[in-house]
Amino acid sequence: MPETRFNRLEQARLEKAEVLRGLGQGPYGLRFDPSHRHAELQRLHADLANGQERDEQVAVAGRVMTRRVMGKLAFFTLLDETGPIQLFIEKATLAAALPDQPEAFTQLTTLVDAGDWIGVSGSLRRTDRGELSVKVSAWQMLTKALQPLPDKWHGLADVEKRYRQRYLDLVVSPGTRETFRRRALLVSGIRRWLDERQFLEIETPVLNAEAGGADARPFTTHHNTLDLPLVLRIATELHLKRLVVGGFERVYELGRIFRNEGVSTRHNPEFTTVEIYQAYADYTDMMALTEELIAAVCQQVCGSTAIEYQGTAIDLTPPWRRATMHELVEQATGLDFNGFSSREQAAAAMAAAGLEVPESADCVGRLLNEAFEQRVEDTLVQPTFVTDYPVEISPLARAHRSKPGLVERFELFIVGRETANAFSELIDPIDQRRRLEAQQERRAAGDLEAHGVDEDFLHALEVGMPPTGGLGIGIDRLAMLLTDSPSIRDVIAFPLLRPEAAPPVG
RNA sequence: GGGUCGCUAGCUCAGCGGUAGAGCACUCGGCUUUUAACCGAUUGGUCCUGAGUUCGAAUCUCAGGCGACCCA
Repeated sequence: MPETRFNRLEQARLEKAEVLRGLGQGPYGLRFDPSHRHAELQRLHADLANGQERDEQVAVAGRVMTRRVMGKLAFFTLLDETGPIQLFIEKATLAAALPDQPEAFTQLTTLVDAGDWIGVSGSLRRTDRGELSVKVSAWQMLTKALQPLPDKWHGLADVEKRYRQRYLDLVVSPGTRETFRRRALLVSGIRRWLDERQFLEIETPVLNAEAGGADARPFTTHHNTLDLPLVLRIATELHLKRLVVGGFERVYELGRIFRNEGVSTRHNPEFTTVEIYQAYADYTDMMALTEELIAAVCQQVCGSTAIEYQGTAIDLTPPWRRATMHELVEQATGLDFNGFSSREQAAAAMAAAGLEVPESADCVGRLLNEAFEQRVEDTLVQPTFVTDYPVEISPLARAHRSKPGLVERFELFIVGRETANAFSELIDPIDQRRRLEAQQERRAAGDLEAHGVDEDFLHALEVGMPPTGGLGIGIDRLAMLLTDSPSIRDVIAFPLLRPEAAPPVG
């Protein structure tokens, strides 16, 4: 390995690592038993007055974030998962505690850099300035870092670097740590809420012969031994419904799905959803479930159901607004889509109202959806259930019990973003076959997002699926909302980015 | 896919046609109550890549790379 691989900063750290090795101090420790973390120490010793000491031995470990050495006294801050703890490092204290290591103070202050992991033990002291500190009487190197930390004051401002080197972002950005902590609480909160209500989480395949359950282009891959082309799932819907056919009355799956589509502040090619199916329920039941579930986890994660997102107050306290797609479009555009009997009529009215009329919207229902996306979607800032969708864009939803041409479906919008989607599930195998065949025709005509016909799924419906309510929630978008993050990349630890440099040829 | 902006030291940034700069970090010296510690000294560069214009390019032009934001 050529020496030139390391720059002078890394080289200096390597030299320190060698000195530490010679002293029997790692530089890569085996184990350490911290007695407390930052949060516990702060809680347990909140009563310790400024300038006072408490003769209780503690051991803490973490990454050295800052160093302030002044002659025979030094202050380090050590960061553990819960926060920073100050180390009060006194030459005299170390010398008294370690009579056989007269150089301990010098070694600690010259061989330990910002970025290193160390473990220390000592007693407690709150400094004159009020900072709870561990008065160090022994220390050990746990890991020598070869890379310097980013600027301690400005942190990592380069967004690209924050995404590519998330580990560094996490080290220096408390807000990033908090975001992923909240995301974890969100995910575990959803699971707990569902588990408490007797929903079973059952895992379904990621690799499938056919993509189904959503309008999206899949990633394609290949199984070598079976010589089989496969696609990654774009939804978990069709398998979860098979489980309902099999007799599981309440099932869900919280997991990753994959859509081979663009990347934006709201889209990542792999993202996380939870799909929930409840037998004997319909879409109104799923609306109630959605409200309760999201309000509950919001309360757990944020401590309130009234939150702020990018400067806008959002109130997730149930009940939420409910409105039909037709009503909302009429309010926004003045166009009553109930009155249109042909695509031409609707298209002309839309054009007259200044809306775009894309070629691909080949029926009244799709035009209605266009009008909704163009004029309504962005305006739905407070949580809103948009109900009663056109059948043409809802191939897996049950026909509405009283409104011809519509289905029993809702989508939940919050801050203008689709956050959940739910139906009274279509359980009639004959109707379902007709719908999927219509999709198949669209696909044959070039619509790469149209569904295919999944014969086994149809067979399952023929075996008989009870009336069922189904719901899908986008976890990433919910995480954005609950962490006040403007981009989906902020709530995905390692978002997809192009490789920094072109891969080597060959 | 289109537009705008960005890419300079480990980090944060300035420089915008005439010797490559600052703060922090690093290294060395000093310092027992700091918390962006302080004081002094030193060190550190593929100015994203390539081509062009020019006596001279980090700077201007073109092409490319990566990213951010907006639009579709």
